[in-house]
This record gives sequence, structure tokens and C-alpha cells, in this order.
Amino acid sequence: MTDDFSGPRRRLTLRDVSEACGVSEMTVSRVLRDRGDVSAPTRDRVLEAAKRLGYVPNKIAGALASQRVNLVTVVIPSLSNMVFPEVLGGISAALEETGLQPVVGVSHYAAEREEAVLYEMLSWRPSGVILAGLEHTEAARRMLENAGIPVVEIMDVDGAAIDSVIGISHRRAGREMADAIVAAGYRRVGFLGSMMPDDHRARKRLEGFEEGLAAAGVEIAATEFYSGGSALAKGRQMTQAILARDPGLDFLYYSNDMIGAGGLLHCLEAGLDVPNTIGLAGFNGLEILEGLPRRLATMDACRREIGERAAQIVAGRSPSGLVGAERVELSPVLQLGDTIRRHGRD
Amino acid sequence: MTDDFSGPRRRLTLRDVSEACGVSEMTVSRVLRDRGDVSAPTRDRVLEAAKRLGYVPNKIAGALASQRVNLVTVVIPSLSNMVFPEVLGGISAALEETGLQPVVGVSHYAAEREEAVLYEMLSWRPSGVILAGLEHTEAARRMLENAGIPVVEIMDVDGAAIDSVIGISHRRAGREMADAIVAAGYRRVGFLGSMMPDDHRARKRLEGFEEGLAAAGVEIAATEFYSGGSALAKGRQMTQAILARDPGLDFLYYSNDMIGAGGLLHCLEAGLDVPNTIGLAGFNGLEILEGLPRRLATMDACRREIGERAAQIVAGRSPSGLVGAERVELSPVLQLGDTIRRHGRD
DNA sequence: GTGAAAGCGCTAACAT
DNA sequence: ATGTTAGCGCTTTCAC
Repeated sequence: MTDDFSGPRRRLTLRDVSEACGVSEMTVSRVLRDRGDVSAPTRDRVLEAAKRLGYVPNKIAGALASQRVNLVTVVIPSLSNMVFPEVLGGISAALEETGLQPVVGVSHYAAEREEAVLYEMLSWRPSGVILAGLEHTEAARRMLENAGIPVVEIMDVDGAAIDSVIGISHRRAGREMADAIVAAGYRRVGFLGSMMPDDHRARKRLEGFEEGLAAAGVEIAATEFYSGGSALAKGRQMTQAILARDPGLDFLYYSNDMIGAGGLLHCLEAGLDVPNTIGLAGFNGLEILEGLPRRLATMDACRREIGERAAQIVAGRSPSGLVGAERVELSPVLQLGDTIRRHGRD
Repeated sequence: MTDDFSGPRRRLTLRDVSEACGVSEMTVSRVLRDRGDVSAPTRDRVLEAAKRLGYVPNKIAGALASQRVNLVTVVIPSLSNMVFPEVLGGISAALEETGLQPVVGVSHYAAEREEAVLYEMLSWRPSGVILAGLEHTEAARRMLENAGIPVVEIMDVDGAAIDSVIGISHRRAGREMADAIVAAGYRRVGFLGSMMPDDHRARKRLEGFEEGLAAAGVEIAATEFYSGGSALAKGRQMTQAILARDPGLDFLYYSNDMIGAGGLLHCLEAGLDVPNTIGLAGFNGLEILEGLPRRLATMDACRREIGERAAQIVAGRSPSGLVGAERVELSPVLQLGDTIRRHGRD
């Protein structure tokens, strides 16, 4: 053997396949993309040669020539909050049969970071963008407006959209939870959440919640915030802390199910009578709640459906048949579970 | 106003910026990439024009011309198993300062799907590939070998690698857990896992576990498998089921922490004496364990470190200073927690 | 320090 | 049914 480096030094091109099977580059291209009429024998020869050589097409060149890119940019705040992987699941599923591929970027709940990620991703000229929330930097909004592609803002509908929106009203979600709590007769209500000034959806839920309480003349009696660490453990600690400070609380509203689950575990261990002495509720409808000792009251954020429908809009297959900007508000259903009592005090 | 459509109909090109500021395309390109010497005044004019127009460079053209792509392909089995988002976190963090960007694909634990995803992603000519596990289709292996870029297989070291590997030995992890269980005096051991023939790491842990037990003359007394649904709830149900079938079991080994957590909740509610009557262990070292009533015994899979180091290898910044293929086996530490008793029966 | 020409690997559009 | 030509928007290379 005279040459140990006889393997592919240079990545193969169409030309290599073309030469290997004696068919023009153009025809090879047609076969590989399954476009135009190619005779069966030619087609077979091309396919055989491409496979034998291990040819992988260069989408960069293809995209530049065709001005088409089968990529959909998805920008979400986080991957460790299970909510977003679930949205992604919906997006992937809906994109499956369309030939479009999601490409994910993460903003870590920071608008500046989101802008940077968007800039980076838009420079690959994707066919569409799906991003969480309605709050973006001015520059990001301009970029998206000028991109000339479908833009779908997801999860939240409380605000002005760039193009299409699909989500729920977190303000309403908070308000409805407050209504249910008041109706059940709870009066000394605590709120526990994460310390994330840029989690606009959590903020809106809190605002709606306060509105709802206010309508019944109730005010939040105590609050507790956390950052970092295991949400389940934090939920426990915060609950212990808030109850130590204010033992008179008869309801705890958590900004997400994970800390709510921690709170539930704490209350049960502390021997508190849930939901009679104290009621609890979270938000999201996370799967994990199903394995808990009691079903925590919650409100489903419709994550999967939001992902699916956003993808359909980008793919131009929205069931609505609309082509222009769509605006869809989903209505999350309150699930009382076992942690809100079923009748008021009266 | 005579023209409502005066906005950018066509995406801006270098030429547009060039014309807007009276500087050649070439110089504009230099400024935007921060390469080569450009006088300060020229640079400012270019930057100003680019910003004013809202120019976003076309990376497709750039990549084609320069033959360089700052993308790193990452293929993982799933996003809903929290393990993988954590690996991703490590990868992103390590790639942060390198100018490289991770692009994620999901295989759903199916080798065929992995092959398809790889083909799709390799056609964008990334600078490197990180993928989970050592088991791939023949075609996938060939593609990776021929790609001429760094390939890092992660999570598992039990098998033959294509290029670099970084992970733990799941076989060893299983064996060490078995040793600890036997040493603690448990003898009637049950195994509970997911029904995923293609989860090779879980399979290897089980094999190593059986080996370890066998060395002490112990055999697995009962098994229980699940698929789909909430892992926490499934863990509960499976535990109840396996104990109903075989009440004599004194230890339950779960293939992951989530079902283990469910099992723990079940045992505590059932009033079983953990860890004396029955011991429990999971696998992964998930954060969620911190909030549970007891600390479940587990073994950390070093997810974050694996991600970080894989990224360093791809970026050519491995602390080892090596340039060729690396092979790194991390050693997970057994954490007994509160669910394995501390001394044997003797 | 700046510009002009060539070409990256593919596909659209037009032959044949 | 197959081939030819031009060019996608950039960067490389070389000239000035």
C-alpha cells in the first residue's frame, strides 16, 4: 500500500458523483433532490454512485443557489425549565412532515442574549422564526420585521405582536386562579416565585393574580422569591420560610409547578391539612405532578399545542387557512386537583 | 406617500451597504468581520451604514466562500429526559467563548433517526459533531469517518469509538452499585427500568449490575419495565406492582432517578422502613432528588462535565492539549443517600 | 489601507 | 430526459 491517505481528503462534490457515473452534474442534482424527470436507469446509476462514494450534499451551496433554506429558528428562554422542551416537542412533531427543520437557540431569559442569538440565526436565512414572548429589544424587533419571513411569538398573548402570536393570557390565568381561590374561601394568600425580572409571563400572572384578588378586596399577604438551585428543594424551603414568617396564611400560589410540588411535600410532611387549613396551587400542568401524593392545583399552559400550532403557521399549514398574521389565544383550564377545597366557607 | 412598500422587499446584501457608504464591498466585508486593516473613519462609516440599514450578513454565502462554518452538530436521544439538556448546558457554556454554535438534533433513541439527523446536519458542513453513545448505524459511522471533522461520542465509554470519546462506563456504574448493595447486606433485589431496547446505556448498567450481583452469588429476583407517561407516576405504579408480586424484595434498583423518586414516594406512603426493610437506588444524580423527603441513593452521570469537555475537544481546546482522538473515562461517585443502609448485616 | 477578479458548490432557467 | 450557462452573496487572493 503506497498511500495511507487514500480516503476522502476533500469533501465530495456533485462533480465527483457526476464523474463516477457518467451523468451530468445537473442530472445528478435532480436525482438527489428527486425533482424533474429522470429515467429509471439513470436514476439508479446515480443513486448507486452517490451511495458508494458516501456523498453528502452541500446544503450551503444548495441554499445559496436556490435561495431556500429548510430551517426554522426557534428561540426559547431555557432548556432546563421542562416547559420549553415540551413546546419544542410540539414544534418538531408538526414540522416532521413539512421538510422543515427546527434549529434551537436559548436566550437565558435575557433580551440582549435573545437579540444576539436571533442575529446569529437570521444570518442563516431561515424560512421562519418562532420565539417565546412578546418582549424583545428594539433591534430584535426590527430584525424580525425586516427578515421577510413568518415570525410567530408564542406562549403569551398579552401585548403587541410582530407578526403572528399563539399563546395564553398569563394575566387572565393569574386572575382566574385568584377568582377560584377567593371563591373557595381562602383569604390570607401568599405568593412564591422565582426572582426573574425578565420572566415576563410569571410577572403577568402575578399582576393578574393581584387584580383578581383585589376585585374581592383581598391583598397578597406575603411573598417569597428564590433564584437558582433545585426548584423542588427551593419550593420546600420557601414554603417553610413563608409559613414561619406568617403562620396565618391559608393559601400559597406558586409561580410554577416545580416549586409548588416542593411546597406540597413540605406541607404534607409538616402535617398541615391540605386543602382545608391551607390551599396550594402552581402553574403549568407539568407531568411530574401526576406522581405526587396529591394532585397539585394548576393550570395547563398548553405547551404542546402552542408548539404545534406555531409550527403550522410557519409551515403555512395553519388549520385556519390564513396566510397573513394570526392571533390565537388558547384558554388554559384550571385544574383544582386536591389542593384547593371544593366549596367556599359560606 | 406614494409607496407603502418602501421597506426592504429584498434582503440586504453587502452591495447595499457598500453603496450606502461609498466603500467597496470588500472593505465593508472586512469591517463587518473585523479582519484586516481598515482606517478608523472608513470603519465608522461602514458600521453606521450597516446599522442604519439593518444589514444582517448572509452566512450561507460567507460559509460557501470561506469554507468555514462555526456550527457544531449535537445529536442527543431526547430532550424530555433532563439528562440531555444538562449535557447541552455544558456544551453551550464551553462553546460560549469559541465562536462556535451548537445545533441540536434529536434521535428519539432510534439509530435510523440518528442517521437521518446526522445526514441532514452534516450537509451543513459543521466544524464538529458531538453525539450520544457508541451505537450507530453502519452508514452513520461511515458518514462521520468521512466528514473530516472532530467527532466526539459522549456519555458512554463501553465500546469502540469513531474518534474521541468522553463519558463513564455504565457497566462499571452498574457493577459498583451492585457491590454496594451486596455489601450493605441486601439479597433479594428487584430491577425497574424503562422498556427501551435502544437505550444502550441503561442496558449496560443492567448488565454490569447483574455481573456485580453474580459475583456475590446473587441474582435479580424480579424485574419491572415501563414505557411512556410520567416517570414519577410510573415509578410509583411499578414499585407497587413489583412489591405486590414479590413482597420479599429487600432492594429496588431503578434505571433512572425519576422512577426511583416515584418508588421512594410510594415506599414512604406505604409505611415501609427505608432503608432497613427495603433499600432503593436510582441513577443520574438529578437535581430533583434534593427536594425529596429522603435523599435517594444514586450515581452522578457527570453530565455537565461531559458536555463541557466534549465541547473543548471539538473546539480544539482540550485541557489535555491533545489534537488527535481522545478517550476520557470519568468516574461517577456513588452516593448512598438515605436509601441504602450504611452497614452490612453481619 | 483599499479595490478588482475569481470562484466556493450548487440550482434556476433555458436549451436541446 | 438530459445538458449548458449563469449566478446566488460572500471571501480569498492578489494588485495597487
